[in-house]
Amino acid sequence: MKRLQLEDISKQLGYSKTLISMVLNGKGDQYGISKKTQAAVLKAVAELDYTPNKFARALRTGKSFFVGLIVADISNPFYSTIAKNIESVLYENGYNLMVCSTGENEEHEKRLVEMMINQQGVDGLIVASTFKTADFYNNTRYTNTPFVFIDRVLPLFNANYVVIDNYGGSAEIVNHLIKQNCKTIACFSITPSYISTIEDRVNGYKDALTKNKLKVEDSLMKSIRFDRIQKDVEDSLNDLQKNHPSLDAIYCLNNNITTALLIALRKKEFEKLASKIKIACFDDIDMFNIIDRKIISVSQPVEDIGKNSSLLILDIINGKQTNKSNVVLSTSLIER
Amino acid sequence: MKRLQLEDISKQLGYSKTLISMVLNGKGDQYGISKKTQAAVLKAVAELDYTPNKFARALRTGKSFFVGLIVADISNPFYSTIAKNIESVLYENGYNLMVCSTGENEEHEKRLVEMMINQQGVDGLIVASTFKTADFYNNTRYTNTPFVFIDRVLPLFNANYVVIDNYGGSAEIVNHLIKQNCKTIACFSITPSYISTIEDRVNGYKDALTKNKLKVEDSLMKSIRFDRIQKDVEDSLNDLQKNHPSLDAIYCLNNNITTALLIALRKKEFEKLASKIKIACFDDIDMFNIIDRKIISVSQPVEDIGKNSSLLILDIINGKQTNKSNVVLSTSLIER
DNA sequence: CCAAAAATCTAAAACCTTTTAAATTTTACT
DNA sequence: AGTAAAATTTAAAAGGTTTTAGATTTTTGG
Repeated sequence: MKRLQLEDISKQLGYSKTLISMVLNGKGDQYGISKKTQAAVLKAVAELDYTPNKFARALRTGKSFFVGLIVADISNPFYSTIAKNIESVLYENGYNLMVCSTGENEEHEKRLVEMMINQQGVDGLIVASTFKTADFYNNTRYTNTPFVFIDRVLPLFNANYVVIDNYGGSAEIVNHLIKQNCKTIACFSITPSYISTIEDRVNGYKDALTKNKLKVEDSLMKSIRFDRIQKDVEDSLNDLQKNHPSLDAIYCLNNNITTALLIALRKKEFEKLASKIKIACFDDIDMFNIIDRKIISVSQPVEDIGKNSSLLILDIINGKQTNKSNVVLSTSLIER
Repeated sequence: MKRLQLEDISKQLGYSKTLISMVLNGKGDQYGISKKTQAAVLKAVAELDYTPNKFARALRTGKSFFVGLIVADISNPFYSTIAKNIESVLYENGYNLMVCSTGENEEHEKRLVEMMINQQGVDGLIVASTFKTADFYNNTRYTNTPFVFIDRVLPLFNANYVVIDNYGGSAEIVNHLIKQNCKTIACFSITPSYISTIEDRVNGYKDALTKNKLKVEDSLMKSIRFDRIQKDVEDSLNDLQKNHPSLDAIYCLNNNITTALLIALRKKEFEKLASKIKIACFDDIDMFNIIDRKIISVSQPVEDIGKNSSLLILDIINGKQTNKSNVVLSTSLIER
């Protein structure tokens, strides 16, 4: 069955393609098409179930009604929840979402950005960048493509951001631990740690200690390699057990580390340690409601990242937002 | 900066647009373009960093190089893992993925299918359908759009499927429970239960009992409403505690129910019950490795659903697969 | 060196919209 | 009724590729 096109409607109705196109694009009044004609056109189009060819339209207008989303890993619940919320906002506004994962690989991110803009012609791009610096985005020739960066901030790069208050949330949870009488609080961070979210959380931890007159000790700060999480966590525990008998809390900067920590603490060798420490985690996951151990956590407004960033990119695409916008969303502490 | 187009390359090189287009599409040999010329064209194009306008190409060829994926909820790890794997296969093959969620809403699914085909011009569609029957897909006018259905089977509908052996996996885990000397095994199912995956799991449960000469008792089969999981699980537990003192295992048909069950079992009122039953779950999630209780589970080859379905849809799109294909992936039992 | 065959290459049409510039019809006024 | 102005409507161009049908150039063989 051949697809209906403007010409078919035109013949059927006796109006020109031009007129029909105008009415369909809501420009009937603007071009002075009489109300009666407009109604007739809309009725016929609805009856015949005609929809304009997307490619012809995009070719002519240069607009694809697609927004790209680039994240490290779309199977990560954090990002897939963001994706879901972005998608639903876009859909309500007649746009569609195209998602790609970089696998935390800079080269891959580059290729994806170029591919999306060049070959797919997205109208805008939402990115949780893996880059350490903004060089690529500074030098890109796609300066007229709307960009919104989420989750991670690129240092010294003036752009549109929708991020979480990692520093504040981190400081808050550490403060809470201190109020609960914790004095020796270890911090399990992740390597590579140049990603802004991690940096900010580390700083929140340090500053909270300092403000509460506790010393920041390097030997309490453990860096866990992202591809050796379990091993590094256990090594760190061994070290802490030996050198910090007064240890009373471990603060993990993400949920993967926390998971590994929980697994490790079930081993016999850490039995004693396990019973005397509190565990805190930046990021709240469902599992914390099920396990026996009480985990203190910081919950991130994940949905809001999606909603805010998609609304922002639409505004930019439609020229409603011209200067750079910085949205910082607050976290909330979950005591258990 | 204006985008380069075929004409610019043509002028620059002194070859016609036709020739350049042919070479770029790998049809140089087919049309008898000399090797030397082909090399020159490719070199120039690479240097000038030209990429064809996607919309013009799509308009002319009718191919968008987009595949649509429709699932109930993209923020569900099960689906987002599938999405990730689909995406990476597609990307390797020059295609892109467009994802949408239906929220388990049939009307929404209809609209999304029509939108993707009609307005977005996807070349193929992968769907985990929410529909109870295949009526919509039987009557759709998009019969020439390649479709692959994943995860859920529509009854009596001859189509391309990539699904999991829900029946077999379910029977296997129940068999295992029986071998472990369980005699009174409750089954927590989910409502609405017309979704094929659930039906199949229920049947696997029943048949395993029967084959092992155990009676299938309705009072042991509890239906949990998907929007009241926690309450229904607890009500069911109360009922079982009262009427089935010999209860020694509970088999949950998905991980949400298991999670609710674990939460419930922490309550005082179920303390005794908790200590004497084994728990089994269809679907293996990370959490099971962390909690103290040993959960027996069936692990689904989630990645393979994504890989298989995307390879299949590419084959169909490219005419390499003409008759309907049914892929049934095996599960594996995880004893703990 | 010439005609025919083979090897290369290209002009123009087609894909289907949207938009510009202009044509046609209607209304208003003398 | 006749003209100017206003209200509607439309023809044609533009957007950038791929493909068809045909043109041009080169090679081959006598």
